[in-house]
Amino acid sequence: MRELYPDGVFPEACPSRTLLDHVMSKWGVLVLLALSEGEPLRWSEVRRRAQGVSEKMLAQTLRTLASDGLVERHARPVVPPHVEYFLTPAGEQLAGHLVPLMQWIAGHAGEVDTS
Amino acid sequence: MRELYPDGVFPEACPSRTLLDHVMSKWGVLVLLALSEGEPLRWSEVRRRAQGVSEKMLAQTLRTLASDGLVERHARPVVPPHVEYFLTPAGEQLAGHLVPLMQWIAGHAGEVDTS
DNA sequence: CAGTATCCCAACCGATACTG
DNA sequence: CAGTATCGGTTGGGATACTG
Repeated sequence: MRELYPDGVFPEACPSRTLLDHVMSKWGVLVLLALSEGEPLRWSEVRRRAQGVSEKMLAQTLRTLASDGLVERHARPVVPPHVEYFLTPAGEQLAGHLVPLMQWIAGHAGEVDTS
Repeated sequence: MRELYPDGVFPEACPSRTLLDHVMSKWGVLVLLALSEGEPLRWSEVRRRAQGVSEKMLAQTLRTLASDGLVERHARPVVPPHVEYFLTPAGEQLAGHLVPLMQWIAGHAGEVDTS
């Protein structure tokens, strides 16, 4: 992993920093995780799974992840509207790394020693 | 990975959410990554590697990660002060998951289609 | 060297109301 | 249903100055 540190880590103002911030953001991880099972989810279903997210932040997060090429939006022009979100191939690759990490965190929370 | 979604993801106000936020925070990931090579690093060295971090945020991040049991601080009582930080076994486990993720992100930044 | 203390601004973000 | 618009407060976080 030395390759990651030429002289620092993720140099400032580098595109990787931006992507890192999007993916690692409070709601970004939860949305990616929610979609990590492969099945497309509707807006309301994503919202239900990312417990606590506001409409505003959900919209913003989905737009950001979509423009990063990780999530895709598909709207069926019916009324009432039916919109689905799912991971792109890139998003699935990312989720492949993200899910084990989240599982570790879920498993180790509460075991912290607050010394 | 179904186990992660009993009815939602990382239920609100759950300890796992807190740990998640600490680990995934802007500077948390960079500090963990900086320490992921195993060798203890001095304050100034951590700061150099997590390019762009302010003294305030570095102190806060290190304290948080330490109280989460992921990072340990060791101060040698000499003058001038010599302090080292390194990952705990738990921190190393976590880094084992984090590093591949960061490598993927570093590798895929810039390939985004900003449609 | 390795921090702490203080000030202060900006952005994040939640709440609410409204719309196609 | 699936959003957008607007407002306002809380807090993240930078700059600077100071200390053991």
